[in-house]
Amino acid sequence: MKVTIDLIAQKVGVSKALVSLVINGKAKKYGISQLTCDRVMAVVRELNYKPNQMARSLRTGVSNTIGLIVSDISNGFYASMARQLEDLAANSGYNVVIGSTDENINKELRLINILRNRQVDGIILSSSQENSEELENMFKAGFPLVLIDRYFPNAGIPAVVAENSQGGATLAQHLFNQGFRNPLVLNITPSYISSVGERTSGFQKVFTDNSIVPEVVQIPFSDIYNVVYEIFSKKVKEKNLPDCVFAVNNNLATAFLSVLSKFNLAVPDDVALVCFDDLPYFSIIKPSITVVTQPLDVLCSRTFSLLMEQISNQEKVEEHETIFEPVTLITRESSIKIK
Amino acid sequence: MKVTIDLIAQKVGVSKALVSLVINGKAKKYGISQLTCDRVMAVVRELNYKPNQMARSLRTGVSNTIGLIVSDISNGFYASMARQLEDLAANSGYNVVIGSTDENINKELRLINILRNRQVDGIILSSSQENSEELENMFKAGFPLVLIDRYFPNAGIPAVVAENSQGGATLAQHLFNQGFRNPLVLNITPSYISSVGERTSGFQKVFTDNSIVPEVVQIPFSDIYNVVYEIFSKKVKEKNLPDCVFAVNNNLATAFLSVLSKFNLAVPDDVALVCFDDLPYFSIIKPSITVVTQPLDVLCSRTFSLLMEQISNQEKVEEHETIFEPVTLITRESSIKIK
DNA sequence: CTGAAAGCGCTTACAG
DNA sequence: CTGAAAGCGCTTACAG
Repeated sequence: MKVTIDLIAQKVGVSKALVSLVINGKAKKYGISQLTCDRVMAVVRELNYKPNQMARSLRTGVSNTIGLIVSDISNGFYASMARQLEDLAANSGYNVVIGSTDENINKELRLINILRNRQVDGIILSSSQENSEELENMFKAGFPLVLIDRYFPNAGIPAVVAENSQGGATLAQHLFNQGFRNPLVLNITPSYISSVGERTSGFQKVFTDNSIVPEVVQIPFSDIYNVVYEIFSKKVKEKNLPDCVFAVNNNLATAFLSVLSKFNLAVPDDVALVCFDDLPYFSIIKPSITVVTQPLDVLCSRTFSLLMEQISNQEKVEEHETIFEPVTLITRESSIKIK
Repeated sequence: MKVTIDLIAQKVGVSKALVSLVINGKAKKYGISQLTCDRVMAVVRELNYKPNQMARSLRTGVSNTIGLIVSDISNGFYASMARQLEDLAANSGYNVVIGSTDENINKELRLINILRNRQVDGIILSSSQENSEELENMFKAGFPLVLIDRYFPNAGIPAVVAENSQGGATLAQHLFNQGFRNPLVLNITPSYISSVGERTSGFQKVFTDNSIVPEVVQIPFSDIYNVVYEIFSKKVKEKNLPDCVFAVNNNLATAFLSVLSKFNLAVPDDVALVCFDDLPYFSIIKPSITVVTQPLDVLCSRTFSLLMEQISNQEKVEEHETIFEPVTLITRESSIKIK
């Protein structure tokens, strides 16, 4: 019933080694006659033979599969990332298996282990680790690994990230220029994550350089809406509203807008808003939302190239510097000061 | 360097069969002494041994991996689906590898082939096929397969979908009750896809039963915004606007809102809007958007159960009826008629 | 209680 | 030009 290379060989009346050679396009190299090739391929087609990749992988030590581990694949940003990486991978004959960590360090470590046991050829990781030790060991031991979106300074692990700090600073400068003086930063927990951490610190620096210390609140990854609600509930009661808000990611901005409408507060009149990363609806709604965007396509293609490099050059594992990709400010209505 | 079962066996001084038994928790069953177990496990931990899943799979014929194939994993609906299925799979010890088809029939067939060659234990598929023949053959040949979101009537392939027709009808009835009489349906191409097809026909029926024939326009999957723009550009010029629009999915609704704002038209005053599937921002914006939602968690858990059933009962492949899950109307501001 | 052997389906030197 | 053999790292009857 099952059609294997043995069956093909038997039907054609040759050895399975020969069949393997023909199937893998090595006929020329081994000087196999065209006639033999044709006879083999005829039967291959007739029986619709497809080599068992598992067996092939076991033998060759290459699975043509890569792993993608992010905090949450249902998050639009990571979903788009997954799609782009999937396409890049497909073009190179790779499949991608995904995993979500929910920013949980142990879940991440477990996922890495599982994927390695499954013999993925490499991993693209948006890490939630605080400490990069385990990852460094992995990388130094020669396992192909590229970090995306989040990196570890001086860890020597190849990483491709946006200029998050610059992005935060750009947004801060924009708000400052507009005349806002009482900013609130909605940051995400855990705060050691490089991307959001740098967005926040880049933002803070611009204001502190102007003698203003922005308030920063930490919002747990898992309960964004409720915590933002609590915060504003308190601020409304105390009549202590900021004049502008920096949401370090999409989810935070969406939650903020939702909370604000609950309190019948308007953007930007009551509180202005800027956000990191664009979303389709940000340009549709009134007011449209000012954002800084990162070039996801560039991030993904750079990342994938770095991974492929490692996979094909198993021998020389080099230290890598982190690659920073520039971001872009898109000024919209949500951050324009009413005169 | 590489730590295999052979190395463990050697270090402990037993056979690799014994190590395998211990590792797979069959020590009791084979009456292996506790002492031996402890000695084995000690070395396993010491060397951080992880069984090579590829080898295990080749031997057992089970990969503990499932495939998920959808039109586009970056689409929020499918991204959420992927996440829920990932979690369900993880709980049962499965990994999921993803693939996007872009509604391309050949891409879908190719992906199925690739995943099967990789020995996935089963596939969850949101199909773009017009004809179910290939899929039926696969399923009847005993390959575990469950359709999600889209099904083929009378194909006998297990499928879990929303009550799309009912959803379209609910939305139509709501609009009719509000007094709208000139509806436009924004449908997606290819139109043979069951989900959007049934949403449209369910919608149409309610109006035609009331002697109104809704206009239906087909929007190609790949170029939603531009085509919607063209359509409304023409309608505005001809002063031939509908009084309400039914967007059969999220992307269409977002594109519609975007186009409308370009023409300075307001919802619902100029044109009302209802949409299939909710999005976080739909409840935030002014006006908020009326939708019908499907219970994605139920869809996913039902689907996953059906797949597991097939995987564990390889022998008896039964015909299956399609499971329809009820939908819910959420009335918001975008469909309320101004008196 | 434990070990030797076969075999999952491939690929790759090696020999002729 | 082609075949026999070894082996990738496991698991599972089978034998003792």
